Amino acid sequence: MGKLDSNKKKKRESLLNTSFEFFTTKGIEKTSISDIVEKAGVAKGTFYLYFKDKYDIKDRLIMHKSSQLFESALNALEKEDLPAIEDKIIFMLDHILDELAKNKALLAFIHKDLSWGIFEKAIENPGPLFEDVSFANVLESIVEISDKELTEPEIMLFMIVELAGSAGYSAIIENRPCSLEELKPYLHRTVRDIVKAHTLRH
Amino acid sequence: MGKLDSNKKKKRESLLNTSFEFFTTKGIEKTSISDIVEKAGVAKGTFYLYFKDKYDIKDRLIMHKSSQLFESALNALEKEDLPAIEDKIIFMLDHILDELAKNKALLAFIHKDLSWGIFEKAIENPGPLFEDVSFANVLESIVEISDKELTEPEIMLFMIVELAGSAGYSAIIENRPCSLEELKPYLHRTVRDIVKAHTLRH
Amino acid sequence: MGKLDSNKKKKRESLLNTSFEFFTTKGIEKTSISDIVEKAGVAKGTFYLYFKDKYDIKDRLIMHKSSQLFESALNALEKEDLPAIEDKIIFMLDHILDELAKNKALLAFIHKDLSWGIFEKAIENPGPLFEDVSFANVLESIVEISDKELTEPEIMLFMIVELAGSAGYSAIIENRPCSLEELKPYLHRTVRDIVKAHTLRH
Amino acid sequence: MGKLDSNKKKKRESLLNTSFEFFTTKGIEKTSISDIVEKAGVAKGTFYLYFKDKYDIKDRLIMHKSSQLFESALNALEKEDLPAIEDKIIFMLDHILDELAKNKALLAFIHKDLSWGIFEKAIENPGPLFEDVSFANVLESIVEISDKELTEPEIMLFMIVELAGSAGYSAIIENRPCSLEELKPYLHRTVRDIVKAHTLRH
DNA sequence: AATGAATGAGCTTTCATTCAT
DNA sequence: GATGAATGAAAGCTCATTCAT
Repeated sequence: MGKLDSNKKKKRESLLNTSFEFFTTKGIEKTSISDIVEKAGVAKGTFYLYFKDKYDIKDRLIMHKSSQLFESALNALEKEDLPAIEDKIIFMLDHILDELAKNKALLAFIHKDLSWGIFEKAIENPGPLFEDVSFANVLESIVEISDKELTEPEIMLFMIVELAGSAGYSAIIENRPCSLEELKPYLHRTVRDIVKAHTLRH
Repeated sequence: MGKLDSNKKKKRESLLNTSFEFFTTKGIEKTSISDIVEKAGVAKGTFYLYFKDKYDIKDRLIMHKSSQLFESALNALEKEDLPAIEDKIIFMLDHILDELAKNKALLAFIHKDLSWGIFEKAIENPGPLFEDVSFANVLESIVEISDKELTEPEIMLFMIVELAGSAGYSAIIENRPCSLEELKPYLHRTVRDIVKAHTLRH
Repeated sequence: MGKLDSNKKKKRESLLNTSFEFFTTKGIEKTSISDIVEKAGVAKGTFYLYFKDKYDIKDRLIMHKSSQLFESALNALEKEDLPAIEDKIIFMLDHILDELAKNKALLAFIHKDLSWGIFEKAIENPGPLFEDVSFANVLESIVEISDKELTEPEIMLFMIVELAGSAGYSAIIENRPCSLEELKPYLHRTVRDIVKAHTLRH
Repeated sequence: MGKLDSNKKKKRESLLNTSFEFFTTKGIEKTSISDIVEKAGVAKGTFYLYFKDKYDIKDRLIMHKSSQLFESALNALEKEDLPAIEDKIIFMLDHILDELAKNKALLAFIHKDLSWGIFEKAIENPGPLFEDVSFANVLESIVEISDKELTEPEIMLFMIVELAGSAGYSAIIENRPCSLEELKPYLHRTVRDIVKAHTLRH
């Protein structure tokens, strides 16, 4: 890689990092391009060499950060020895929620878009926008690791993701109706119920 | 009520209605005070006599519209003869989701704030901001109508609200991962499981 | 007229005058809204209360200045005793060209649009954009003052306007191929020929 | 010519052609250097190796395209057998106007500068700016082909060019006050009158 | 109480030009 | 000669907010 290329990558990353910082602290609407480029130490025009607009950078960040979360959870799962699918899911769930509890700004940022939609969008629309994302793999992996035959595994996962995302957000950000740790047992129980409802008798 | 007072109320309501129309069609960020006052037929300065800013009006609208949904569902429930608490909740759930499916703009508008948080905020913070809201009553009513003794009814309701709000939004707005009607059976099953998990043995 | 109304009119006129000054000295493309408002002594937003954009103000100025020229020529004509239509037209022609020779900046400004098109546009499109323009009257007057029956008076006037506008511009602004005074006899001769060609035998 | 030189010429011509295409479709002001170099397939910096700026390229294009028109008309004239100067001029006039009617974008582009000025500029200022232009020849040719002795042939041609250019533009582009074909007889008649007025008695 | 003209900071975006490679 | 990433001034325009009437 030439000096120029590495410089380009540095600029791009500087813009991404700076944007993320502002988006998670001030919010996207209140963050201006001026804010970003000033802090990133590049000229205004440079921003437009790399990104279409604020929302372009937002989309890329959300995809990037979300896929990181799932991949990290999958990686951690591999080191565990959990045979049952419900235990695997609960492990990943806890892993992701713990990550988010440690990084509330990230949670606030991705929450509105961290839902089932993001899976499907990423699967339907692979390509330049989501070049660094392997959601398709993530979904596939989850189905693959199952030790049981499942009916409608997609709807099952969908419900778990929506419940956990939404309830987790409230617990972590607002401590409502209780802390994350107090909530977990109830979440786990519900996840088990959902998986059970989708398991075929053998 | 004098003629003047009624005139004032008219102006206020005109501003609220016009704002709601713009918020649900253009979105809050893209709606300007100018848009609102022009359509509402009042002067710009007048806006500031009634509301602090755009977000003030937004908060009032969300509370108002949400409480309407729950009250309407409770009213409908009274006409039914459903003894079991889980059937009552499922009835209300369907009633609200059906309403939202008929009014997607409303769903898009309240979605991000229609969660457990809104209940608690309304309960903790009665007073001028939410003068027309009776969420406290709504919550109380739901607990009261139970035919069983429940452990942690708040957490139970919380999980149902988060799951249904989040999953319902995806199904209604994006048809993901399936239509609302296709999703309902799975939601119902999960609601029953959640209620069961919170029911004390007799 | 209230103090406020008179203030509004003053602002509007200040913007028109300042724009005209910049347009005729720097050209339209090189004149920015910032230039205009700064010199006019109003805030940037104020510009947009009165005009849509730079080109809105340009159109109004061209119509206004052009109609002034024709009206002034017609007024001067009334004080003369010229029976023949060709003499009347030549008188107006000279009057307008002399005005423009005295005000080259004005000529440079209106030249590209001072052609037959402006007559027709003004006639077809009366109303708010051209509220202060009476081109319809001007055209009517020219036809009315004829002492002869004319075939295709519109085409006749069209050719005179195009020839005189185009040739006059070159002579006045660039002194090419000769001075205006040297050109006049040739123009007059051609105008007479054109009128003759459009006169029916009696 | 070496391979390198030919490569240079190719780049230059690619820039000229691309500019012309954009100028005639988007207009000069709305065409950016970026547009040009991107379509022409050269780097931005390269533009400045060949041309000073946008307006440099514009001037060259107008001269080039205008002289092409006149040369093509002269060539066509040579194949005709028209003894009288007025017939020759009318033939050329129609030839040029027909060309422009077929290529309105070209007309719109050169119109504002296609006037007497261009002749004189080209004659006064031969050299690098107009290296490919032979306007001096064109003018000379027109005078030479006359079968009569003319007074002030320059002013005569000047008036014809200005009238035809201005009136033709309006007829072709705006169909005002009539179509080109309807206008032609009147133009012809006026050209004959102008030539007659400049013809010495024999 | 109600108005709406005026403000001006601030926004996004463009683009001619430079210069290290 | 050729490149194209980087620049940053400057453009057009919006809009929440104020305040004299």
